[in-house]
Amino acid sequence: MVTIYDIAKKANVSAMTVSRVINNSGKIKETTRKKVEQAIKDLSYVPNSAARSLISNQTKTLGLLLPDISNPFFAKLARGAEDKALELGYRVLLCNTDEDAAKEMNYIDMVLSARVDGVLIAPTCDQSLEQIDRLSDHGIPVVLIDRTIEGFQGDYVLGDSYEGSRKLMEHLISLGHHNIAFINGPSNVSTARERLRGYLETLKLNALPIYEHYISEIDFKNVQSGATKKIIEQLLCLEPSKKPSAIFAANNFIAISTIKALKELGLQVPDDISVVCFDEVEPVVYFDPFFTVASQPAQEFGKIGVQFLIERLSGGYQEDERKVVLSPDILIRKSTRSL
Amino acid sequence: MVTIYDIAKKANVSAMTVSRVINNSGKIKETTRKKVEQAIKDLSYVPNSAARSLISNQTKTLGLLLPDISNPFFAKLARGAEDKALELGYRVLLCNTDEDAAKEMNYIDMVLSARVDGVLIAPTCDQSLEQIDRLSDHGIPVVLIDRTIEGFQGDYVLGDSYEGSRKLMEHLISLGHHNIAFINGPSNVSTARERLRGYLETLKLNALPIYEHYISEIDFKNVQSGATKKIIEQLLCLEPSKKPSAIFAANNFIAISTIKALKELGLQVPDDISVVCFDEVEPVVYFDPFFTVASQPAQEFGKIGVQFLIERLSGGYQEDERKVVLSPDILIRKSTRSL
DNA sequence: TCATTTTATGTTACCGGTAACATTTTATGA
DNA sequence: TCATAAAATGTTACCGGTAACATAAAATGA
Repeated sequence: MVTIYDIAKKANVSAMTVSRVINNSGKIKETTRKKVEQAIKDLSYVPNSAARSLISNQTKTLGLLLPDISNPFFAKLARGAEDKALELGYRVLLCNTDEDAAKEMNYIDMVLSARVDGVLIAPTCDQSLEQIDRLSDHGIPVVLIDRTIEGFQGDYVLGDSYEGSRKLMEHLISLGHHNIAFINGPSNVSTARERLRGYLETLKLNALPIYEHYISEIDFKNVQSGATKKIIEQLLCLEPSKKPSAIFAANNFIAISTIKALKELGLQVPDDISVVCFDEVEPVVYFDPFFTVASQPAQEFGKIGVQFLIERLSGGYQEDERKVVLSPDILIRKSTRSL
Repeated sequence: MVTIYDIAKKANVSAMTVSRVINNSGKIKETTRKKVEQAIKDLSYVPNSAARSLISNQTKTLGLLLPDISNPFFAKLARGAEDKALELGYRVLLCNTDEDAAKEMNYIDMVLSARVDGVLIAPTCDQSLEQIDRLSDHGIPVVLIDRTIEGFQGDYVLGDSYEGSRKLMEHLISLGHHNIAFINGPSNVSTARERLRGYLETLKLNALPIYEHYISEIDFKNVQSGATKKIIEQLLCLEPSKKPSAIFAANNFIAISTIKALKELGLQVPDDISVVCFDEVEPVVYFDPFFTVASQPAQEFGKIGVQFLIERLSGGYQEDERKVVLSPDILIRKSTRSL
């Protein structure tokens, strides 16, 4: 591999002069600069980031930890993050945690070892705090995206799950639905708690009863293995007057598996049952907007997250924590109908 | 930041001994190992990859260059790649080229500077060869995914675009469609050429005429800006007997914009016109399989690609180039109908 | 018991850059 | 013309690890 010394030799100058040319620092005679630049071109030299990192103590690299890049919501988020990182001269290391705390822990080790300058993370659960603290202990700034954690100190960018939940519920109630089941994500994730809060509060505000058996929890892996069907079956077993006329799915993946299960059980959406959820179901939405959703600006999460992160790590922002909570858009489409 | 010297001092040994404990190399007395491990834990030391890279001349990092992570096809591919990389102890740097040769070039500089051990790339076009050669010149192995390039020397993993195209066309023809329009991607991408070849050949084999005005090209950016509509409008302007009864969209994004345009023009799929395409339209397919597609194993592309790449860079495989061409699955669903 | 292995640990130099300081060259002005 | 400032370039040491070699400590055996 070509080093700065090879260039120096070829251009008949010292390595330091080459370094100055590359970094445009110090005073360099025009003829020398030309010579050096020619040598760089001739030998197609590219500086070694590792060597630079060792001195500068920064890698110009960010860690991006999210559950699963093949979930369009997180893919959009990642895209926003990568775009902003590129714009600001940073690289992105991609990590899929699969909502798995153990995987997450290993990735934290990895990014620590990689000496990333900062970490953008959608934590798997509240227990992630311990791992995040390890990052902070090492002086690595962390920005949370999509989810927060109780006791976390620092910036975050999330959607307003409570508000979205409130509005989706109000929409269903306004359509005449009183028996609304709620299939939530794991309650050790902040979004799930907030969505539940919105669900319960809206029922209360509308003087509607809360049925415990309407509320269920399902995690990422069980959604993937099709366990949603069991939950739906149980809901459909209820006595006719208690049978839900609508289902509030806490996210797009749950919604998809819900629709699939309903279909397998011979039920049509929205004719037999209405369904709402969080997050767009991309890219269908572009040609056949079907789901009534609380749409979140995923790409913005990523962009703002990286912006905050880099402001922190470059010392450009030292003030209080910035907690950004973006409102979701409620998009009423074809998965809900009036009773 | 805690270094190996801090550990050495704390444990009252030399830095070398600490290094040996960490890497499990050489002979270490059990009591010494314990002491060192305790110190590592106490100071929560994590080795600095940059320093290691400098000596070992490897970064355990791969570059992943693809058009756009928010395209579910590439997201799946990325997921497969990242999974395999993790399994084999490698990290992944994510790069979105947006089918833009200039962006691609900058990323090549970036991965060169980052001294990645290898690069997995879905090149933007045939002209990418020059950039890829720069990587090879620096001794960095490259594996192509999804697309190949004329004159490229090395491994690749792609789908069989020709075969998929042949089968989609045969399907349409078997349904009685003779007037089939083809909206292709840019012809400087190998997949587009192969799909066109399949299109033309199938018509020929079935003794059907080839109409030049049935064939059009559209690039990524124009698809996003909605330019598909103009193409569709022109197709619908043709005299009744020449009006296409089916459209072959070269990829899922083109298919989506096609359906959208058709809808805006008041046409129903498949009642008024049939549509087929390459690649699944995720995640709709899980609950409402609509598109008749040539489905490609994107995740496998990523996995095999990384596997090949790491075999190359670790010197485990030195034989001839491996050209893997995976057959697509033809899945007949609801976007096509018999005439 | 003491030379000889074997085992355990330490020293030095280097990977490829750059900060800090040193030195040489050129320009400036009295 | 020559002291002096300014400009251009060079030297040295270090960032945090580890390979290669050196040495000390413990184990072995005749």
